[in-house]
Amino acid sequence: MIHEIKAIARRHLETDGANLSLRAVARDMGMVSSALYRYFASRDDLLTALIVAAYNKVADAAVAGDASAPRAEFRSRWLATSRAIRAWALANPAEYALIYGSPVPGYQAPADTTIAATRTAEVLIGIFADGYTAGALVDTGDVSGPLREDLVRARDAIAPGLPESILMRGMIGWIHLFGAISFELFGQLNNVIDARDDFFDRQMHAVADLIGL
Amino acid sequence: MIHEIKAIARRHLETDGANLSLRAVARDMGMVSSALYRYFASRDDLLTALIVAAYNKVADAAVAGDASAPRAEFRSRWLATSRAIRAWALANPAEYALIYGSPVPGYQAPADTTIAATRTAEVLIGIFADGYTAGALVDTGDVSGPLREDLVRARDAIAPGLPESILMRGMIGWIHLFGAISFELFGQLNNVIDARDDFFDRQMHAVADLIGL
DNA sequence: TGTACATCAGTGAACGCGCGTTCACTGATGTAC
DNA sequence: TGTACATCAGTGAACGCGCGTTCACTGATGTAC
Repeated sequence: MIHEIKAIARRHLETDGANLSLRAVARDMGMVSSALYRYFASRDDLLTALIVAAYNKVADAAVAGDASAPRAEFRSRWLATSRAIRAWALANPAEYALIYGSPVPGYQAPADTTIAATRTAEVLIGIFADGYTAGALVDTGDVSGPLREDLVRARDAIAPGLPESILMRGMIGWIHLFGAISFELFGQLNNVIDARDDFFDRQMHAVADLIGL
Repeated sequence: MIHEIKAIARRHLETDGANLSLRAVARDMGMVSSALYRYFASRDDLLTALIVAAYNKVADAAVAGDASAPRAEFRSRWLATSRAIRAWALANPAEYALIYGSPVPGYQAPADTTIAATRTAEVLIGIFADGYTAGALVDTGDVSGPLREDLVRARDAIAPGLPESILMRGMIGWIHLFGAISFELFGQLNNVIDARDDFFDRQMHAVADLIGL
């Protein structure tokens, strides 16, 4: 039942964006709106459930993508993972926008969402960490100051032993991936680029070059 | 008067995102809601005006940033322009989200907005075009197929004579810039990176390396 | 096997609210003679 | 200089709508003896 509500709510996200209406969802379920309160304490609770589910689904896609490439071929893993994330985003644009688009007005994300959010980053960082362990990625040691402290903190939490310079490059990759998908999904390529798969692949290759994969 | 309405509407964007309410704007102006119809034919019209204004403001920021660096120092121009765009975005997060965030549900952008949208891209492409003319950027000639056709079409409209391979790299830069700002503004760096100016600068340097500036 | 009771999913009415848009109007300001 | 008229910014009521949330309730299902 909770599953069905979420499924219908997801369908509403497609058209209404984050202006999700409890009453509309209830209507589509053939129920009265107050019935939903048996399953979710409030509209924000439903939103939170959708957000956590979306984070987990994109992370699952990332994991599956990564797993589809040979362990020791780091560039292939990066390409496969980024393609899998993009494919998920294209198939579920509203859910992608919900988690990576503009913040929902008036909605304050509870802590559970941020936990789910890190899973995808962990997959990507895992690729770089493996690449470093195998000697394919080299520590350029060129990060210092307060930024280094930020990176050390993040590194200790997610990938102990990974040099900060590699984490920095990894984040650049992750940010570009996110940027490329958002740019495409939010309409900035409309009437400009039609060969989007190719366009995306070239970007991911360029980023792999930049990272040194 | 139109100016004042837009100013107040902008303030509402900060808190309500794209759920902009005509009545709320009218209230803040000390007017009755129907009075706004003397100035804007509908809520969507007001949104369009805000979007066009935002595109023009970010483009103005880009132009000013570019102009602040010596003409022949292409990396400096890239850095100055990207910093100026980011600074504008941080100062006007709601307007940035309006144009580069998730699409507004139910709003269909009219053609005037896309014209204003290209101005910023033109500034960036201008830097790369100048770099090519000066011999600092080299044509790697490695784009083919349908993607090449897309790039040719875009190039002919915006920067005649620029090789497609350089336009491709320029778009990668533009997309990374957009991604870095969105990532920061939409909260993905929260609790991870605090030294954000430094973080941003390093990214823009890395992208400049990638482009070959 | 049959009765009494508890559980609990879903109902329906109501609350107070905000929204975009329309329409006939008022009343001040400016213009023409 | 004074009157008649047009312009037009802003009013106020009304339209029909949707929203989140509450609350007392019904009625079917399952459980215990």
